[in-house]
Amino acid sequence: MRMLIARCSVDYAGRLSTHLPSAVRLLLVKADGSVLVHADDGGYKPLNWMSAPCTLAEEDGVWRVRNRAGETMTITVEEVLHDSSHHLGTGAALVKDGVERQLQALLAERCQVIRPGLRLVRREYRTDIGPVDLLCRDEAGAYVAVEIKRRAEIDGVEQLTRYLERLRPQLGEVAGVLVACEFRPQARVLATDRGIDCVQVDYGALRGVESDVLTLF
Amino acid sequence: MRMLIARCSVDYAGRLSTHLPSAVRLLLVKADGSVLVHADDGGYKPLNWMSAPCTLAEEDGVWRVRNRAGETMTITVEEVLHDSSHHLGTGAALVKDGVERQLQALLAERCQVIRPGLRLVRREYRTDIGPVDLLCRDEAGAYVAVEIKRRAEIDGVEQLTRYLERLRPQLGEVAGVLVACEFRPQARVLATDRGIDCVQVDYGALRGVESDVLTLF
DNA sequence: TCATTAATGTCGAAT
DNA sequence: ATTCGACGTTAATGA
Repeated sequence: MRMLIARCSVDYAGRLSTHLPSAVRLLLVKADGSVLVHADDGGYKPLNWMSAPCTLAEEDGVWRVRNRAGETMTITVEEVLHDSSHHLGTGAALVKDGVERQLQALLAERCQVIRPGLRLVRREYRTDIGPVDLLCRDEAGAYVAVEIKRRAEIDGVEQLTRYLERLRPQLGEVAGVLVACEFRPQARVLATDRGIDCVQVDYGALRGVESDVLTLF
Repeated sequence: MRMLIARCSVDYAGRLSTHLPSAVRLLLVKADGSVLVHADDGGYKPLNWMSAPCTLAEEDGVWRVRNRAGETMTITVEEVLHDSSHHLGTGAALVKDGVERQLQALLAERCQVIRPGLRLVRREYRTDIGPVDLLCRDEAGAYVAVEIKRRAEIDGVEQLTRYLERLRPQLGEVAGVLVACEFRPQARVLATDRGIDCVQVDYGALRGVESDVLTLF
């Protein structure tokens, strides 16, 4: 990891073109070759960057960074205020918990939470445009397609709508249920408009009721 | 801008929970208070971060970073290998060229590029669910709604479909055209399925033909 | 403040 | 290598 504090300007040419006027910035060169140009504010996104794999050629204070796609970032270094390198090594990876996948697994095991009497037919039920999260049947035997999101937005409604379009010719009448921890207003409106049921669930509670549900059902 | 190279572990609790095992990492504290934890590889995204506005409390080698939403990042610093601070000041902003907005401006002036004989009725034509990029009329006087994307994905097709649904009761028959520099296969398939025309354009060429088109038409 | 939409989105998994 | 969908998406913009 090389860290520079330097007065520099940056030009990027690739998917679009950008110009960053000269100012004092932080330049980071990571061990994998990636280069980041950071300002002293503005969140975690650099002003400019090039991700690995890429090549860096340094000549007369001009850094030319290029990737395989032919995108280039040119850094013109005018003044170096700090320059140091440190060996970091490779540490263990980040461990995450609580993503949509887990929500799907929890609901697959306990689809009664979505609607009483619901039974799972298949998780990740295939259609020609992608898998439906859960395909279930209700007490009367009618099919119910379930789309699961952490946050239900308009996209989720569209996605489920497309699945229903594909499933109905094959399976006959299929009801749609959108399940999420959080609903955007427009998503709820559009879903209701299309006869899709919205069910809000709580992730923490869902994990908590595990034992209860398994005892009850 | 404060830069630390330190052996540390990080725990984040917010929209999800993460744990980053102890290793040597780069810690950045920006002037606006945001904190970034970077590894020596892995693109521009930090392993963990907290964006401004947030507060940082440092005590006995434990950093507690918290934002308004109540999300927390706890950094346990075990060993400091480098610690320096630098004043960067505020430089001029990044200037971009080639984003969707500019594409829209170019196509508004030269909608013959989309389809010969097309005339612009209005840019950003309002509907109750948002503005259509371009509303045009063809040689026969029929309406054509144009949605512009740098990259056409399935979302763009859905977006244009919703606009057409709203426009048709008001304007009568309206054709749909999706214009983009790049098309994802699924977007093309879905668009075709719905009778929406796909037109690919080149941003560079579009700027280049400026004089030609203005002379010809 | 909330909701919507673009992004050099990035990232990972499946094909 | 491409395509697809999730993301602590982030970030900007308009109501």
